[in-house]
Amino acid sequence: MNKRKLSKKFYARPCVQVAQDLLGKILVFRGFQGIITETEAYRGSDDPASHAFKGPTPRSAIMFGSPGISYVYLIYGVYHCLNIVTEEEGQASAVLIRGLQLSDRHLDGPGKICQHLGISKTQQGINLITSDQLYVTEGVKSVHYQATPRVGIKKAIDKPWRFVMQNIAEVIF
DNA sequence: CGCAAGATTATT
DNA sequence: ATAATCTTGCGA
Repeated sequence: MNKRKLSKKFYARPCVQVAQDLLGKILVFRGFQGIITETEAYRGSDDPASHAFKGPTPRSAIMFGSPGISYVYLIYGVYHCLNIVTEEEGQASAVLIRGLQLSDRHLDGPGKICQHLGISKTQQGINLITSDQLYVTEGVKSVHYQATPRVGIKKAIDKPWRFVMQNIAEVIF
């Protein structure tokens, strides 16, 4: 298994592409390690569901920044969600990590992932290309996935930018 | 400054 | 279906 961290080039591509390619990759955080099984893409320019749609704000500014940086936000005052910034600097976009297959359990949902791994605003702005605390490495080679509309949003529900890995069972051995 | 909405989840 | 819970962003 390759331990090399994914490069800046990997993240500096269209968010929909990165979201798809992130499936089957290994997310590492402080000793936790799991296969990414579900993602969603959010694009600033033409995606009303994105935090960055109306231009940069104190919260969304990070989505306009350098790719490969973590973006963590608190949703409903209750749960944290982990995103990775994508595309070139100036083009707002990010990928939400929604599913993670650990060695002993499957974490289904962005809130559960952050809750279980202990990710909060403290992990905001981490550079996944250089950090030894939080990063992503190569993982499963042949990934089958399905595209569906994103969940939990009321705008742009027509965009099929949620991606779910289908062949998890074949791979968790 | 006030207030409504929100990329969720567990519970009823 | 709804509560929990609080930050953010917009309008006044």
